Amino acid sequence: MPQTNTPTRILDASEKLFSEEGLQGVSLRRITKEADVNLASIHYHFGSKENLFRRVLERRIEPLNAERLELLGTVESGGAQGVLSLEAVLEAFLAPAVRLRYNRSGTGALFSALMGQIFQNPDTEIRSLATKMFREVSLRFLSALGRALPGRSEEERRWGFHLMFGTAAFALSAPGSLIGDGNPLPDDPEEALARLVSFLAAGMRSHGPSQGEGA
Amino acid sequence: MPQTNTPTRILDASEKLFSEEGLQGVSLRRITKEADVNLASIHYHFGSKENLFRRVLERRIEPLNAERLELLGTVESGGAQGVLSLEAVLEAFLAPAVRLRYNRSGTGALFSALMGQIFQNPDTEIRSLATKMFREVSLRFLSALGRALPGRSEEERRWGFHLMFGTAAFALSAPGSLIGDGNPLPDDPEEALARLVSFLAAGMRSHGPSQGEGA
DNA sequence: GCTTGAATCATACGAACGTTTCAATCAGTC
DNA sequence: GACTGATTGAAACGTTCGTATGATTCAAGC
Repeated sequence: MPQTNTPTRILDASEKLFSEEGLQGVSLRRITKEADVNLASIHYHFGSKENLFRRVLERRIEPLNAERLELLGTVESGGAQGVLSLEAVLEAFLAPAVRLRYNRSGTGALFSALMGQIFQNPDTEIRSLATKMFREVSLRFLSALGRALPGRSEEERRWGFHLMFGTAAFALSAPGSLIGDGNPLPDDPEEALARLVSFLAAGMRSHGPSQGEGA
Repeated sequence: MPQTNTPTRILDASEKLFSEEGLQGVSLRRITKEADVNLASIHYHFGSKENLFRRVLERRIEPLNAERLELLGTVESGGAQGVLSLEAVLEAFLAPAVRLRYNRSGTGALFSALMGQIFQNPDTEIRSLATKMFREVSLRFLSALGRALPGRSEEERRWGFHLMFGTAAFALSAPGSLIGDGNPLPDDPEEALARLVSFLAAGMRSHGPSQGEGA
């Protein structure tokens, strides 16, 4: 008797293999082998490979979104007279992802690597599958950024949010760095979070072309 | 009669399709169709799919590396008493990539998207293929960063370089953003460059956990 | 104008793919 | 303990993959 039921075993194996071997690089047969289930059971429980993939994402993203909104809510409710701390807003967005990335079971690292792949995937369908799941939360944080960085144009805030998301996705994803081996992520999640927040807050405060000491 | 020779047509079609449809998602048959060449000519000219991919990368990366080193050379030779401008070092690294990204032919945008995919690819072979091509230049810039950000530990400089590379790779790659459609990259390459330099310089100057106004 | 080597062609190979089918098994109910 | 619906099993479907093969075409040298 297996320790968990078939759909869960399929989801676990899929998350692991999609993450480790790429979205297009994994066959259903490989998944069934890893999960120790029959080939037909994937179609029985999930209907298709695409739908299986969607469920793999939803399982992690929905709790992530809920946690982000909850943290943002406390930040917003504590904000004096409409002004929010940029660091607090960034931390509300990043902390759940960072802590997931470092979770004990290792599933967070797998999922983070998967996210990195998804947002660089050329397939519009795959990207929009994921972006849809993040849309509502993204819009809420974008508007919170308006209260944390008053005076910026909508376009500047979008660019800042875009860079923030991309930088975090890159930093938290598994692949190694250009120099040496492995990802230079700190061992401690709270230090990683603090570094990311400080890096990104400084970047977002920098005022584009017209600032800096020039080259 | 085709306007270019067979190997070049294969390289052009491969760059386009690898970029638009993913590294694993493109078949040699699809490439031969796009390039209007015979299936066997790929193995005749390139030996294997993997070697074809390597040549696609080399064709763009080698000029990119040369340009970066040349720019860094002028920055270093102008540096007074061993101290370098952080913005100047960052610009030497980023400018060639940004200008390539915006090149008239559109090949730069394809290549940038390809780079984004590669560094999030779970296949260690594929990543190391690319990182090897960047290794020498990365080490040179890492040491230049030491002269632009004196007092930082080796580990902090690596982390900064890592984030810089990832942020730029994400910003310059093609895929759309989480909000709205399309990449919020500015239309003007020089503005994109200035924004990236200012964002990243500010981020790299921020001093990790111990700084910032806290959350 | 025949020879030669590079280049291109149509075709075939075995393997692996996502999906489908239908029989076998299982748990729960009367 | 037969019935029933949910689940699992083994096998096969047609398609596509990277690669290999051997004939054919072509330009250049003599």
